[in-house]
Amino acid sequence: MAMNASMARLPKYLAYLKIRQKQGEATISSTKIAEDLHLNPVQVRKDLAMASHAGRPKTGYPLGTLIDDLERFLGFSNVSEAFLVGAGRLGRALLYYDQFAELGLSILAAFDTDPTVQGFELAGKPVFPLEKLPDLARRMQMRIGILTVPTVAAQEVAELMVAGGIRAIWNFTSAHLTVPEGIVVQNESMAASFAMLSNKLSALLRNEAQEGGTP
Amino acid sequence: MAMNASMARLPKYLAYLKIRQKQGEATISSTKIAEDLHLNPVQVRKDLAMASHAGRPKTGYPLGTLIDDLERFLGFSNVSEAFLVGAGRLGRALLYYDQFAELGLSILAAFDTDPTVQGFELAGKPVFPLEKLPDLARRMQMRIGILTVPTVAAQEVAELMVAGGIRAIWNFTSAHLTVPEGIVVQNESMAASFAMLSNKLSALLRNEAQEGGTP
DNA sequence: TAGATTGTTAATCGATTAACAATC
DNA sequence: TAGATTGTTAATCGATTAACAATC
Repeated sequence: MAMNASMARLPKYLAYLKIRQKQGEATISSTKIAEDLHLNPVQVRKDLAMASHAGRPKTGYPLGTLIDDLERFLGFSNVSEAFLVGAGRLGRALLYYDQFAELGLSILAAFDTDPTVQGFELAGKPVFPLEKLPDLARRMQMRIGILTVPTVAAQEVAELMVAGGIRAIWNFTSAHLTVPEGIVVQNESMAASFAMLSNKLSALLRNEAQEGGTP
Repeated sequence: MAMNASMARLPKYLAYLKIRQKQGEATISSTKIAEDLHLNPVQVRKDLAMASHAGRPKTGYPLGTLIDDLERFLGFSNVSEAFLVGAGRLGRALLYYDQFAELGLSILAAFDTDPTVQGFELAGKPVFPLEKLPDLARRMQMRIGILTVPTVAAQEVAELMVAGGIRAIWNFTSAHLTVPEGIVVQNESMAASFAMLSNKLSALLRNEAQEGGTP
């Protein structure tokens, strides 16, 4: 229950709690967290209860224990390894993105069809020809694939990933992927996100125009 | 009702419909769309009804009209202009991202504190010193700001955006932003997205291990 | 003990799905 | 007319919030 929505909020709590800890706090209450993160305190307690039972009435949550519990629950301790396919601008931005380490994600190698990057390193990670993907993925038992190729190539590359035994595809393209049962696809859709942003913005501006018109 | 969730799906329909049109189709049914996009046909009809009333019993939707209606509804026709702050790797990837044009988003300029990029152009767009942001945003009546700075600078820059009259912040950092009433924040949280991906993946692997154990 | 805070059970809210009448 | 398909009304499902008992 509330599983997926809660799951998405946990990293936000974790980042926030680490800041509080750095500021020298030893405990924190759900009320305080809710206030700072603009959430409902009951929701905070329910979310945290998924990962930790360290909360104590009257005192709140001990910060150290809570952080440990969250990290363990999110699987940050046992690093997940991934291959990235598509070493274009976005792919490179992700290869160099140093906050992935904090999330427990480690990109081991990149793949691309462009011969001018093959054999070189980006952010200290080797770039291989795309053909090598299925074989290498299988031999290294890779489970996560990050997809940053042009939209037209997305489906084809996704199939190579699946052929290599990859089970979870983090899709940064705007392509709609068709994959077999038992494969997880996580879409990072800029189009969807921007549609929501412009929708919220135009609702806001429309409201204001209206209110301005009726004094 | 179903407003936000539907809104996020519309760009996906639009991309799909354009492909069907290119393939020479003239009409399409909600059943077919649902099948190809792995959705419920009733949901497809309800989503499309937000933007268009071109559907006809027996024949389905005329592709041309439906695409036009969706584009108009999503506001793709009247381009939204934006400023981008933080011309690092991610910022540059977005500056060069050519699919934004299709979404109706046009980034007019970038801002950065690094003097070595100031005065130059990236993807044909000028890079200004950060100090110029509030004044330029106000004079150009900019409404959308794209935030791709390091996490520690995020709050500070968000405040500059607000000071410049920007009303919608597309936040690509992992910072939790505190903004006044009447400002829209759209978070593009990698951490949240990755947490959901690894959660789904480990549920999947756990399930399989279990099923494998009980033959 | 009194007060603050957690965690749970029940109520509400919003989104998805099922059933079906309308219509081309 | 018969059949396919839309769009709407009602039912279900899942997530959020309110009320409150448990407890430090």
